[in-house]
Amino acid sequence: MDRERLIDEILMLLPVLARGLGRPDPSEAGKLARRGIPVDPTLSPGHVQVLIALGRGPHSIGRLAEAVGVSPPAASQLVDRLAEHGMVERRPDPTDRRVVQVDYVPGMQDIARRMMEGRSRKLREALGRMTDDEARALLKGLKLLVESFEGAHGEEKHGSHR
Amino acid sequence: MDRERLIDEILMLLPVLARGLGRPDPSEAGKLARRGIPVDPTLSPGHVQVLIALGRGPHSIGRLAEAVGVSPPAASQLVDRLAEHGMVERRPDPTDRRVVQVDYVPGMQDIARRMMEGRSRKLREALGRMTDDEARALLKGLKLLVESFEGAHGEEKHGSHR
DNA sequence: AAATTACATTTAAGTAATTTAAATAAATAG
DNA sequence: CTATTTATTTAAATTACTTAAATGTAATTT
Repeated sequence: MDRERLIDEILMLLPVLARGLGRPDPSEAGKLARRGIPVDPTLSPGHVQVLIALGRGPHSIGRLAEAVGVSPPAASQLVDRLAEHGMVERRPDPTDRRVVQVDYVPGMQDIARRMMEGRSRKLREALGRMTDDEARALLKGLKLLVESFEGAHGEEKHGSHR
Repeated sequence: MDRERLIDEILMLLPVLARGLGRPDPSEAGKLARRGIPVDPTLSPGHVQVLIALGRGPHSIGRLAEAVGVSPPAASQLVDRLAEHGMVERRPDPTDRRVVQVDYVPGMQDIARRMMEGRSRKLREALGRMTDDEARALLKGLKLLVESFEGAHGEEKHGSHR
């Protein structure tokens, strides 16, 4: 298949995927509801990212913002919501009192993991239809894509045309 | 690398990518401005998708909504904006007067293509660092992902979606 | 040690995208 | 001809995100 054709297809596919990921499905909320956690407000992709990031240990708001790819205020708001629902908590950093460390509420790590099980399952399912090489190539491609599209946004100046 | 690890990484990566795609860069607007088309409002990923979709021929609002992955009202609004800017136009369907066909304004196809050149360039750049096999695997993976995540959304309550 | 500067987080305000529900108009079925 | 279904649009409301300004703490300078 022609490279240009590939580019066209991917260009069309990416936003579709982006939208699909943007809508957490009800089954995720259901998992929480069964544990008495109110879930009226929906769970945005940002919230999901925070939960994933915390799987690698506690994060400060700043590091969380960086990991998620949003501004610090946005990260703070994401944590607000998750905290309201009793999923994460803020803890003061003993070494620097400006800093707030965010972590799962004790016992929540497991629940958070399960809550994302729906997403993981879909992904696992998709990967199940690919060979190891293809799966690796997918990850590589996604990383390159992120790199290309992220790095290019602040840069606009060189022609100084506009 | 472990599959589970891959899943985690991709789960974290996808929303980052989604955000990156969400912000059209200013150079695209510049291309239009030079042709006297006012571009004060920014061009969202949805608009870009519409322009790409029209590359495959005229679409009704409904088909456009489906292609882009949004509700029909949203598609209608996307077309509103693109039409205001003189890039696309609505045309009555001779065979069914409820239907509106959307197409490029004559001569605009070329410009639309060029306008997305920035995006294509980034993508081409990323693909440039991959082998043919890897690139193909990326497309395959993206398609599978879209399929998994799209099909699964109405599914929670039995059937009866939209 | 006091004052200034830098930093992490939060609060506040505003913008843009997208959804659901209701309205309009045309086609089709009985 | 009337009733129902389908395509699109209008309207209202929700949500996520951004920048700018405020607060409290740390580091640095004098």
